[in-house]
Amino acid sequence: MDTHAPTLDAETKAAERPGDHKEELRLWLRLLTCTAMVEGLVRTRLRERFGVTLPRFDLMAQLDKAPDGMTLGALSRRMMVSNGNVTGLVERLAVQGQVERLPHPTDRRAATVRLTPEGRRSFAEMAAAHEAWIAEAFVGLAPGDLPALMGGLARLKQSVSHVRER
Amino acid sequence: MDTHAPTLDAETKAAERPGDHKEELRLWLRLLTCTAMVEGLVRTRLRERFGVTLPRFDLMAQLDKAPDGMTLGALSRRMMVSNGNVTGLVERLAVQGQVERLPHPTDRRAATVRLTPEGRRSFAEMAAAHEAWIAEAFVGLAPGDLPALMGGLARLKQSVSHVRER
DNA sequence: CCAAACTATTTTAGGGTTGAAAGATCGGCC
DNA sequence: GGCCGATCTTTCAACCCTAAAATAGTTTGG
Repeated sequence: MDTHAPTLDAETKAAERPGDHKEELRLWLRLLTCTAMVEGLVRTRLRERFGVTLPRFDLMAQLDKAPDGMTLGALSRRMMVSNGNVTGLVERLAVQGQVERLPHPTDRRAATVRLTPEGRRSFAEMAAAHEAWIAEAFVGLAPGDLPALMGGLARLKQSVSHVRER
Repeated sequence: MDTHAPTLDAETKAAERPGDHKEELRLWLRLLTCTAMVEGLVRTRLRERFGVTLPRFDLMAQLDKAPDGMTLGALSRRMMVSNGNVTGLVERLAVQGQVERLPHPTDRRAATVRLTPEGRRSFAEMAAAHEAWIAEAFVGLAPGDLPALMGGLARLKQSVSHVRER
């Protein structure tokens, strides 16, 4: 770009410089920043107002969608965390009486875990507040942003999953 | 809102049902999923190919942008993690010879930390691979997605920051 | 000058998280 | 029946992370 006259248009495509992916990198960093900010907000408020940690809330959110409970392995996969992590989380939540472990009806290796009535009640309360916090955090989006982000992120999710499964 | 005939257009705005913010919630969950997937990919590859953890890579990335080094406090703010966290990360990276701590020239409370030549060299290697991984993960985006996501996330970042600073 | 307020860092206690290895069970196949 | 590979869970060591308290140094207003 020094030897010949540089093109003056503000073309942002990187196709001309193979191996340059600064734009993708910038997008990734921005994605990371947004997630960290929202996550920090939610983590702080969950602790201050409900005395609960974000991972425990996340686990309860999964169980809330499965009234009959689910196995530890299923929890692990849906939360995208390791098996051992789930073991510990369930243990601590069980001590607090928020969840209970039951022997799996047919598979003696597995255990199903589900919310206790108390767990269901307290999750409902937290979930309502959580939804309001997210709405508050997202209130500054432009009108078309929500569907646009949904679409772009759907394609990103798809794209990343193709890489991971190789 | 319920008493008169409902509008039949597929308006997705939630303004009609006050208190309903399911769409924002869905967007947040999708954002979280995308971030977790990419982060997992990067974490795994950094470990497998370079034997380094993601937090250490992140810290080195910050230092790489500051040739003269920066204070622990500045690192903590830019990485959006706690002070104590940075103390430990720097300690471990220093043991490996990737970073070095120097007394701050004017403020005896503070310490500046910077990459060693070895740290700079190994970061450069990792950063090149990292950029390629991100490009690979983002390759399935549609043509207009990149700028659209950049814009939407910029507004989201702005929006969240207004909430947090209250 | 100096005390109070503030800033930079470390320490501590309590979780959260991973990857790998080990134990237990299941299921199919011979 | 009995073996073998796959699956479910736990355990373990090492690391990451936070919030809060403690330590040390700086700044500011009187």
